[in-house]
Amino acid sequence: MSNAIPTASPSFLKCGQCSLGKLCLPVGLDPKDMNQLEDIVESQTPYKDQQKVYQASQAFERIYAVKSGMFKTVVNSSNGNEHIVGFHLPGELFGLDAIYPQKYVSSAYSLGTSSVCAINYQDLEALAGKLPSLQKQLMSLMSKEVHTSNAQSLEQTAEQKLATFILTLSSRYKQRGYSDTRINLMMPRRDIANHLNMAAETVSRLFKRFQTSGLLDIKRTELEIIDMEALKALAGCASAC
Amino acid sequence: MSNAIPTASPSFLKCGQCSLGKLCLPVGLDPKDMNQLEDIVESQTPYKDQQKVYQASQAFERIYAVKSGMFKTVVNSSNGNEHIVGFHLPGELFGLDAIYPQKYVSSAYSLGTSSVCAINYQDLEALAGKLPSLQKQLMSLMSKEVHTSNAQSLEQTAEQKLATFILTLSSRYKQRGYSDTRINLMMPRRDIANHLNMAAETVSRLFKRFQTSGLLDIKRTELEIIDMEALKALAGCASAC
DNA sequence: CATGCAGCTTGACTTACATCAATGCGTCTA
DNA sequence: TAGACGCATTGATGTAAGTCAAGCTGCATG
Repeated sequence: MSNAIPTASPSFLKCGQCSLGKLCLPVGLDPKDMNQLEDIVESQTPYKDQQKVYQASQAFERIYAVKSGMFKTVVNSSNGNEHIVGFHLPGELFGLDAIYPQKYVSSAYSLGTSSVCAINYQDLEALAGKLPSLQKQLMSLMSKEVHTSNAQSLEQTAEQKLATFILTLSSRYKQRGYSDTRINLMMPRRDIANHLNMAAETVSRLFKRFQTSGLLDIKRTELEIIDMEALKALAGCASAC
Repeated sequence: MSNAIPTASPSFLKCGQCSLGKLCLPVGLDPKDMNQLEDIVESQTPYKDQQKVYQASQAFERIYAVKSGMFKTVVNSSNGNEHIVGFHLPGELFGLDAIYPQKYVSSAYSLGTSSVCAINYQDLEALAGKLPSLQKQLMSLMSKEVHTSNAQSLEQTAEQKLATFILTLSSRYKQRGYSDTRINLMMPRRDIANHLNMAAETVSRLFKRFQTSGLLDIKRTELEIIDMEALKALAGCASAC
């Protein structure tokens, strides 16, 4: 619990006051331009656990920035099963993959009680045209997204994939000012397994093995990394070297 | 050979004249603004087979648009082996994942004799700030990239992955005005296998199986799709339904 | 407090695919 | 036109991880 991402935060804080400003869209934005961004950002009431933000195939209108908690985006693959494309932490954007097709290609759900800022994309595009640093940051975040997605398709054993997943979460938490060793996973084993393309049983067995070899300590969704270096070695340092 | 992507094309054609304009950056661009884009696009002499365009870790300067032939982008994973992130066809951009880190994260190589347009990213960013439709198209292409990358991480059998790969190529060729049934793969089995995270032997066995069951006909890199519908069914329609 | 239920763990068994190894085929060079 | 080299094919074998099935744990609900 010590490191739990706050599940409710000062909800209607403006960008200029938001502590996520240094990770989110406002990066590099001149304070005098901040209010223009604030004007198009729509603060919403928090979402309940598993509540849907948007639905695949729905017309694209807004992108979302996580304010607190965590969200997951899920695609329906053709054979009927779902695949979790990503988990999104505070300061991260989601819904960007909808820009090209102009409709959402994934559905987004809250994990626990979580909140977002919603931003009308047309407005954002218009504003980015006026504010070069906003345009720059938007492109930068999109590029990061491409890179993250590409990194996922690397050939790895289940062990490496899980170790990498934990380390990636850890470093993202750290960036956000939370502990990088005590992490609340927020999601069930099934979701981790689904995201990493493995069976939930495999995740369970691997966590056991990691725990037995003294790499970490886990109880339900409460995870503590004990031996970060060993974990990095295991991951092949793919993420956080 | 009938459908070979031209390995050499009118090399120093300007954007306004280039037949790829309807897929590439100029989409939606007002003809009167075209010359501004043309001014920052640098036409280069063609690359020879396997010639390097840029190298991972090199400082990011330019993004590239394929003019003719094909390019592959390759990342060096931590354990020393390489992974082919993507193959790029005419009208597609590559190097976009370098925007965020400001250095190339992959290396790019030509497959066969191929050519590109190089575009200084700073100039492009500046121009996009002035031309809303260019900005829009740039974001759109980035979004498409995110989506493509995400689609790759779906849980699939080797059979589904290979079928999907062929269908994706087919539909991309079709978009470009080439046959969608007669395709020159350009790359060896090893590269296909690497890209799809499987052994080259598996690719070989699968091609054999596809051929035996009358789905396609393949001889080295010359591929003909015989039963498109069956192939789509096999792929689970993940790509081109 | 008992009951249920969802999520997690653990074990036994199966399988898809990788790996290893040998052979075949095409193209380039001398 | 012989040799060699790179790439593709084919077969035999091994293994990581999936599937199936049973039991466990702990939170929620009446």
